[in-house]
Amino acid sequence: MAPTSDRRRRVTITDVARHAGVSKSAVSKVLRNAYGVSPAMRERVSAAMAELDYRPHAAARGMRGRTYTIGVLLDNIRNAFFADILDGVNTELRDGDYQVLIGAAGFAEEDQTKLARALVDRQMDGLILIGPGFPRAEVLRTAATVPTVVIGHHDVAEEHDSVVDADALGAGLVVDHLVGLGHRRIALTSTAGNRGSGWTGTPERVQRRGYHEAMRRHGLGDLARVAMTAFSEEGGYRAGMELLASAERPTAVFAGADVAAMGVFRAARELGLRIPEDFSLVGYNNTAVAALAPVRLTSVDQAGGLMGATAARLLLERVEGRTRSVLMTVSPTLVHRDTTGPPPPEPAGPPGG
Amino acid sequence: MAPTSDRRRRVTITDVARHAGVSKSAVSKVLRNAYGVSPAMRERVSAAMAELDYRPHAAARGMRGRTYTIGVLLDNIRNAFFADILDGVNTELRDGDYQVLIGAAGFAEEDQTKLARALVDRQMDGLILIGPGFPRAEVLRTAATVPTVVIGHHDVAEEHDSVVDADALGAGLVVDHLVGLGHRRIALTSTAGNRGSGWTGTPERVQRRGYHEAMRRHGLGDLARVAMTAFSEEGGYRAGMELLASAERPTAVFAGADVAAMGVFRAARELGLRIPEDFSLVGYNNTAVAALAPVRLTSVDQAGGLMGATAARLLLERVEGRTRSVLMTVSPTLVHRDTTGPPPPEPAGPPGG
DNA sequence: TTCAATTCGGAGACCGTTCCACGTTTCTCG
DNA sequence: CGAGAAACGTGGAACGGTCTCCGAATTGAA
Repeated sequence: MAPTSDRRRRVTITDVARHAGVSKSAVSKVLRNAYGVSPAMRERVSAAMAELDYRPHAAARGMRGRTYTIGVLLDNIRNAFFADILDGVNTELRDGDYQVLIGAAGFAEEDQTKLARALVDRQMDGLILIGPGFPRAEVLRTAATVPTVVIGHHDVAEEHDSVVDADALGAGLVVDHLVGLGHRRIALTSTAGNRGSGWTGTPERVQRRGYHEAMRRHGLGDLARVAMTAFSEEGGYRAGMELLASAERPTAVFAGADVAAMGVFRAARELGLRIPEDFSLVGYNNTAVAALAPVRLTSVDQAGGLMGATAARLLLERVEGRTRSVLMTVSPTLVHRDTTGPPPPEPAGPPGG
Repeated sequence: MAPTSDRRRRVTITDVARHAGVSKSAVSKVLRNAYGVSPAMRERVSAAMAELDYRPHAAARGMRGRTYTIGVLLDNIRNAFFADILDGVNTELRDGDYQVLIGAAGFAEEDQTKLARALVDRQMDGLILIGPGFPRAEVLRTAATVPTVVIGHHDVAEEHDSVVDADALGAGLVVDHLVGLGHRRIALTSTAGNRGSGWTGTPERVQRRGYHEAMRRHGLGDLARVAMTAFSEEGGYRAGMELLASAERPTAVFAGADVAAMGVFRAARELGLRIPEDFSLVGYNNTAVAALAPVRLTSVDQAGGLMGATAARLLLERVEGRTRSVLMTVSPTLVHRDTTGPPPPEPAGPPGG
């Protein structure tokens, strides 16, 4: 009648050992397929494990060995780009014994720090940090404790591996595309990114740099214009209002993230502007929404799956003992859909020129 | 020089005990704020913990007590509705000591089973299963081992608590809304849902039941029509093509999930049909995409956040010892946006009538 | 045949916590 | 004032694995 008395006791390694008539050391060896087990022994033990439906207790294993668990830290699962990354991670790890557990910390620095520590405390064998927004120093400290791969930030360090998108190049692709269509007043939506401290190579910053370089390259350096708001629907809306309602309205808006582009859509709707007739719109990340029929957003694909798979592979190598750090860069490509076209004709040519 | 020699040893409870000059039992008591500690002792120990920057090792705790970790199992994080649920779970659990870890298993029955077991093996204190797609028997077995809350399925059991949306009612809201606009030929997009075995109350099934009831209630039982495809963009597309290209084209399509509605959008586009001029479209779940400016999909809101928060609360109660099972039902509401309107005029009135 | 090398299996310490049992103080109250 | 109860602190046995020896048995070489 006691509340938990009916919770059956787990089958332990000792049960298996007894059932097979061997020592638990032997069972442990079979489990980890370690050296020093005869085929016959392996056979007996395996049979016993199957018969008792034995599953090793991860926490107990973790006390001396591995937990066979990889932790992924991200801010918000709503970001569809992360889903692509996770798919990559999962495919890479599916066949191994490793399990992937995700922690969604939100954007607050303290919450992310707390989660990172929680993952370490739970004995993760390795950590994948996607665009971490907590102080770099804390990340380095973590990475010194647990094998770690950082996705997104361009800052490299001995302590961890890095997987990044060539964001400067990606921004260049967008500007090239728009200039090719005849645009000159091309504005960018970016974010100050309250990304903890110590990060100098956040994706958004590198993207911004790439944008400015590309504009200069085309001789449009003076027309460059950036609206800084959050990478969110609301942020995109505010940026859109700011840019599109201004006197010198840009003919093209490059939203630094697809979500932000959605907000620009709303701003355009409110201002009675059509896309791409009145202005062109480009996103970034080629999120699933971008491809949806009612959206059809031109965007930049970052091969999230590849990034995730790479991160997973690098992480396993680290777990296995590699110590020198590695930087992997993947190349973005532009996906042309329906939100970009030639700029509208100048309403009334300004005198001169 | 050894690869891992520089990974600093963790501060353990013994270190804290030594540093504070007390026994580790005492430290443990302070940690769990258990009974039998004097304020002075609490003070000393807390100071020592702070000084050494001590963090308890969750895996070790799990061996005898709790791990303070809640596991959430879901199929795919791409489903934005899950994000709402998770937000609810997180807000509810944020202030406690509990951490939420998410496992994304994919749709395959074996993968989900494997993940569920992995979560149990990792000593989760409690489990939240969101629309589990593995056999009910396995879920019940799991629930007998670990406190569990199932979200979505209407099948109740002594072993676990349940949080569901009143899906039949939700479907009724949609039909009422459409009939109110003048529609009669209202089709439903649903899914066979290869949801493991043993589940008789999957959300989609209950929704279907509600749809049929509502149609009958309005005297439209004979006009009811259901296209069975997957709840995905592609599935929605196929259902859309099937329904919209048929002779007796429905004037309204009720997509059983917002994702599917996106596919219907694509089908409509391909067939040259305008929404809502040529036919009305309603989704379900009121996912974030539904609200996006380029979409503006009429949908049914399920209060995912509330569901998540409720699930978390129920789970904690179970962890604390409650044994009788509980069913919580939340009520859906219709969110009217731009994809529904009056039906188009009959092209050429059929003779008679 | 002898002795070293190799292979196999087992004993038992250890990982970092919880928690039970028990001893010592300090209250409470007749 | 004394006895019983409550409060407080400690030692040490778990928990379920891993992993480092160690010894016995087998094999190979001389």
